[in-house]
Amino acid sequence: MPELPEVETTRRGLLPHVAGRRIEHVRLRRADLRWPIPRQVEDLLPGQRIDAIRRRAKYLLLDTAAGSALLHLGMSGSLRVLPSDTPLRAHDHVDLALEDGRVLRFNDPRRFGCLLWQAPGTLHPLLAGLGPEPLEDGFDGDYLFARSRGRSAPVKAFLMDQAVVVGVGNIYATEALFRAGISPLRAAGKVSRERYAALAREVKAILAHAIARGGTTLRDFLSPDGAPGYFEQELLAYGRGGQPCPRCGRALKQASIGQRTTAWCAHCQR
DNA sequence: CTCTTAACCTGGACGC
DNA sequence: TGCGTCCAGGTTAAGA
Repeated sequence: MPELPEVETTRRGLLPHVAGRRIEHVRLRRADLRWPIPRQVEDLLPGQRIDAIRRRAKYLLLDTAAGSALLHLGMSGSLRVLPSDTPLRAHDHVDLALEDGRVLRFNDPRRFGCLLWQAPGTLHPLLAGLGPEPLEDGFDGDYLFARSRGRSAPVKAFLMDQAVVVGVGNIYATEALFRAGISPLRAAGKVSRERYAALAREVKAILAHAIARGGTTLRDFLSPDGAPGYFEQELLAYGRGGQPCPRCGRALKQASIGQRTTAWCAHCQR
C-alpha cells in the first residue's frame, strides 16, 4: 500500500530498530523482483552498520559505509522488523539479519518492488531525474505552473509524473485534485497559476496529514500484522465513483485516466 | 521532448 | 466449491 506517506511511515517505523545496528548476514529467498537483486547486496552488506535510513521519493535507502541498499516497495511490498525465529510467510523474499537477533524482512507478493545497490558517492540511475519532494520548499504552485506550460496530458497524469514531483500516487492525486476543485481531465498546460497554487497546497496538506496519521501506528511496527489502514475513511473521492459528491451531492464520475482509475465530481472540479 | 500503451506479478473480490 | 474475469496503492520501456 505504498504511496509517499506509507513509505515515510515505514522509514520512521524502522528507524529506531535498525539505525546503528550491524547486519550480520543477508538471506535471499527470491532474487527475481522487479529487477534481480545485485550481488553487492549479498557480498557487501554483511558486517556493515546501518548508519541511516533515508527516503527519496518512494525509495528507501539504507546507508552503510560500503554503499546503500536501495529499496522500493512497488505496489505490494512491506518491511518489518521481527524476531529472527518468526515463521516465514509467503513472499518473504529477503531477510537482513541484525546483530540483535532480529531480522529486517522484505515481503512483496507481486514482486513489483526492488532491492538494488548504490555505491558510495554515486546516484543510482533510478534516482536521477526525479522531481522535487512535495513537502519541500521547491514544490509550489509557481513550480507546477512553470513545468506544465505547453503540456497537453491530463493534469492528473502530470501530477503523478515522478519527474514533475515525486511521491504522489493514484490515491493522493485523486484526492488533491478533488480538494483543489480541478478536473483531472484538464490539460496540464491549461490550469492557471492560481489553481496550481491551490493544488500544491492540497498536495502538501494531504501528504503531511497522512504521514501524521500513519504515525499513530508506529508503535505496532514490530507486530507481524500491523498494516495501517489509517486513511481510508478520510478519502473524499478515491474509490467513491458513483457515490454522492461530499460537496454537492451529485454522483461522482469514475473513469480511467492514464491507465489509472480516477473518481471526480464533474460539477465541483473544472 | 511529450504522450500513450503494454508489461511486469500475485491475490482477492465478484459473477456464474 | 470451482472457475473465469477484472481489478489493485507503481514504474519502466517501447513506440508513435
